[in-house]
Amino acid sequence: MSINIDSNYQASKYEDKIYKLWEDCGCFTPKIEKDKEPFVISMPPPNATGVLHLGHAVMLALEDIMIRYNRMQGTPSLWLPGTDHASIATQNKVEQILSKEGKNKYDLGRREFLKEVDKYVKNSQDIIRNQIRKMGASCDWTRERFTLDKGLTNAVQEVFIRMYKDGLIYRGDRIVNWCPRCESTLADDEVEYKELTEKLYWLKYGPFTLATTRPETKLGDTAVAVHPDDKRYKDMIGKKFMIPGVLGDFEIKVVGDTAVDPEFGSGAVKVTPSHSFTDYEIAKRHNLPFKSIINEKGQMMENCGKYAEMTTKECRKAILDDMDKMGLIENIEDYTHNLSICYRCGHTIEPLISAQWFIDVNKKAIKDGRKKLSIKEKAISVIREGDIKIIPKKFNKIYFHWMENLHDWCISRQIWYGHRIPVWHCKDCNEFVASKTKPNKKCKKCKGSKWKQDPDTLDTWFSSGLWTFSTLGWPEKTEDYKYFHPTSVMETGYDILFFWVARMIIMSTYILNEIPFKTVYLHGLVRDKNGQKMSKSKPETCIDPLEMIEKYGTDAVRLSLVIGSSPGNDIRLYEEKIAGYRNFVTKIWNASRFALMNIDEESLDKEFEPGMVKSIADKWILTRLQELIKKVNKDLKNYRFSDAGTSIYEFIWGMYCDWYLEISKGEHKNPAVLKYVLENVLKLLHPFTPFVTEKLWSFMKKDKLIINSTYPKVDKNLIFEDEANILEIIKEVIGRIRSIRAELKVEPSKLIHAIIYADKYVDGLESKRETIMRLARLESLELKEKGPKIKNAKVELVDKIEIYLPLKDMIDYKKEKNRLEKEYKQKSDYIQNLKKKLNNKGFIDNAPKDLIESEKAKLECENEKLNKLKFQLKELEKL
RNA sequence: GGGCGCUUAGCUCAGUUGGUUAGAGCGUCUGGUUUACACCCAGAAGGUCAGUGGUUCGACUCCACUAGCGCCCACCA
Repeated sequence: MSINIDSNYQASKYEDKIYKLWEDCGCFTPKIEKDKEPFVISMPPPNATGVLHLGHAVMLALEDIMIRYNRMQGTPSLWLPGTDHASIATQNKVEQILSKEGKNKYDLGRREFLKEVDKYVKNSQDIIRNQIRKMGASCDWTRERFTLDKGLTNAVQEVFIRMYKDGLIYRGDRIVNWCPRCESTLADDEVEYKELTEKLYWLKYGPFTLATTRPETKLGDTAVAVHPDDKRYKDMIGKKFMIPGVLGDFEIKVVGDTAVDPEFGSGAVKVTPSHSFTDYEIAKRHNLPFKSIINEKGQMMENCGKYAEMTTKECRKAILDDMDKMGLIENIEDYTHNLSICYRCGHTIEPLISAQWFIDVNKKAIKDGRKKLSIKEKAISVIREGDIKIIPKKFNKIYFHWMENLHDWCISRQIWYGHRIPVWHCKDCNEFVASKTKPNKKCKKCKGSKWKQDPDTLDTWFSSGLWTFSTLGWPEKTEDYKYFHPTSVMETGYDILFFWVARMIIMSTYILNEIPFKTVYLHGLVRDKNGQKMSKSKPETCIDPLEMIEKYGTDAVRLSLVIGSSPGNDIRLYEEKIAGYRNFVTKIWNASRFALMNIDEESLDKEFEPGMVKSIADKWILTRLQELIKKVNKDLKNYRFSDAGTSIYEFIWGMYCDWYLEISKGEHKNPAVLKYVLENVLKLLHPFTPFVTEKLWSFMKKDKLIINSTYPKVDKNLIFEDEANILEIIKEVIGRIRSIRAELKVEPSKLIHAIIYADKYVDGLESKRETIMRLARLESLELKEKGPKIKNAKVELVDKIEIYLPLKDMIDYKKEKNRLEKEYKQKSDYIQNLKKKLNNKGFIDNAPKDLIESEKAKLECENEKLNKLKFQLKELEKL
């Protein structure tokens, strides 16, 4: 057909238009077809804060591949997008913006502050939506959700109240991780650790000398702990001592506890039950008094005398001065340890005792046959029993370990932004009830009727734990929920396996008695070329996906993130890699351009049928295509996206372009096959590179979009093994001649003579005479079954085929002799190995039959080649 | 301290249940305006598969140990 297509595909020129076309046609929204099992992915909701980063890009690329593949198989496929309110992260972002204007959240008050957050979030969500579109994600926007939506909020309240009524949620005074900057609790796994070199202070402590990094906590000490078997202190266990301190003497008790390491420091530890997790546990075991001295702003409390209102840091300095004056400091040394910090703002964590809401992870609350399981036991069993499969498997162990060691989950946060805890406190007596709305009844205890809602909000992971079902309308029994849950695949980064994936499993199995998804696919972190984490603090290491999309096109960015990466392993990305896949996209573009130029209008409209297959080249490419279709389908079903992509890449570039299209340039054009292969290749590729394939599809004048077409299936009528093999031989022959030409430095423009004794392949080669002559650049070709050995010619062997190139003048005899001898040596070594193998009784007895046969065939073939080499060498000697 | 993983060509990585004369892309070298594509074409060089030992007829692949690198969990004051 006459065609007017640019010679370079300019992605940015088409992508937005194509996306709009898809979105407008409604194909992202699946139809509920009750006789078919749907394919469902809940998109991991990006935080409603910043911008799209490469982690999102990987997630979107992989999930879009799965969704498009399943959709093209006729499966109702739902990909539900949304955003997460990300309480602490978002609140911090807005606080930062306010602080630039010299304001803080208290200046605005809760209500006004939340209005600011909403404004910020709305804007941020718009940005994210557009970025998701830029990646080509074919998700169902009509079902988009936000964790703070009305429906999702209702789900959150419903779950809270049910868990509360089941006694799974309780309120208690417990030691918690407290971030004084965020002024909120954090869950155990929201604490990070940073290695830091500080000081270790050796203090005189009554009858003891002991080492501490936190001298300021001495004000909250109520005991000294030693190892129960430590001879040095054995006699002191159970006794009480008065300890001189900066605020006067105070009493401590000595306890024996195995948590103490006698090797560390002096073997004696001061115990501050209210501000250390270990000490809290020791105090619980020994019934020690608790004395809180640090408040929620990280300041010393009123009971700290002159130190009151100092921050812990200020207090440390002051108290050390005072201790020094009292002669209580014996020694100071450098000490490297891990400091706990907040994962959201990096501030030092202060453990302190506070009244918070917790989920009891050990209460036997789920019926499982006759037994009752705790939520963590249930969450372990669904993986162990294989109800949920994690890819790659290695994460099973990590998951089990984490789950087995899970402590009660602190779910209350002192953050303004989020789901308010649905609990109401009686203003008169502090009694409380769980309710979605303000209770209209009187307090059971004091008959008061004034209620105040709990000021705290819920951990953001509480709501995201419900994501797979809250987004489908639960607790209403909606059609969506009934049809689409459990979802099929949860695809996300391994870094949020605990934060999110584990929580979804807990929530879903408990609330619905149903798994949230059948398969978990975990991708790795995107790193730079040196394997470094890309961080905002080092902008030179950061690659901005949007900038790359602008420069190289979305399809290239997607390929660079998918090909060459495997589940659970980190992905190294660098610009050259993206450029490489851009080159591939251009290659596809040009291959299609060429094919289209050679397909007449009539052929374009005609349906393909096997009768249109003509030459052995046709049969070869069709055979390889069927193999490709088989492999790609298998790989995609097995989540081997990289393998599938690589196979398609190799087929298009290495087979279709380098050989089939090149052969087509001669006398062998077959528009029907050109079209058929192109069509199938575009379909195979579509999940990976949706934009360029859709654009090229449009040139083929189809009535349907490629996104709605059917994914290729193997057609057994189009497999022609014998002919395909002949073409492989022809490729080999051409390759050898080209190789000799290059080696002998025959000018590319010079045509040469060739004599080929092709044995049983003579007819096959004859049928491709024109191709061989053109691609090997021959001016004459003598093709026979057999013939006399030819002297003074360069000889090459392919299978049983002898190729003679009379290039006497160009042969460097010395070099040629070396080359032949080297090859002879190599060949005879190889033959020796084969013989050894075949003479080995163990091999003959144990190896599979077909392997033995193929090794025998190899030996025969190699022997024949060796003989021919011997002849060549002899001929050479004569000259 | 506990656990997990990685180590294959100069670089980035494939190599699915053990059977290939160990592959790709980038880079390098040689040569090219060949009816789409220089974001291209043709050809070439380059690896004792980290080391040692074991299992096996056969090990890049399985096991053990060693070395180097990385990650996760715990958190000892």
